Amino acid sequence: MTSRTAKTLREMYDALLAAYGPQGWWPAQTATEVIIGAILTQNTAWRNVERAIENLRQAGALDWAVLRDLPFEDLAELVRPAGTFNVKTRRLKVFVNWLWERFDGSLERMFAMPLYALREELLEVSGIGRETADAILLYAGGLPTFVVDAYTARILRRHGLIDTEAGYEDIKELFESNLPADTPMFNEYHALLVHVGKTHCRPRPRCSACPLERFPHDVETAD
DNA sequence: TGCCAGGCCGGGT
DNA sequence: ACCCGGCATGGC
Repeated sequence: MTSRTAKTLREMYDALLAAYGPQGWWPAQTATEVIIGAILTQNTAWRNVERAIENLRQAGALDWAVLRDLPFEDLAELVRPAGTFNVKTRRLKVFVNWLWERFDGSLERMFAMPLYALREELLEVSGIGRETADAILLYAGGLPTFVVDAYTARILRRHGLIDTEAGYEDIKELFESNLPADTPMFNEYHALLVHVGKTHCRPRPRCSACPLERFPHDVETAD
């Protein structure tokens, strides 16, 4: 029953892991930091997120109660280096208020929910889209959901595993229906895709020699 | 110097 | 159901 796609996805994972080794994601020390980083990194270079996280750390604001009580303008100043700081400050505020209303401020209670029920609820929170929700579930909650991002889509498209119309849920389904629901592997796979996406599979110039070179790839189509 | 970065929302068709 | 402008900093 192992389809060709399943075999390819597994082999791509093996190739990436062999080339780069474990990535040790998410680059954060606590679940709280993961969630904050997941919101701050939306359409933003991680380097800029690190500055904002460092600001928050210095201010003692990597803490939900502190974040909840911090005035909007003060929080926005700390978030500034991450870009779109008014938007992100609002999203952090919306999330923390929801966390209190829904789970009395407890991440432990939140993550005690069944995976897909929690995913649906997270998607109702303004500012939490699919990728952010999945990153929170996987990297902060340790729940086996696959995270898709722009790198993932581009890599799979170039290697002919999805077509240009494939949306987020299509791509997520491709992984989840062809691989075991294994949290450590989902964790590592996404991190490896981001790494190869940053270092080789660039928008332009076209991807250069990389660990996935032996897999059939399209070097002409846009993006 | 413009393009890009680990998206998402809201309004308009 | 799509499509698109807005959000904004910092690196290359």
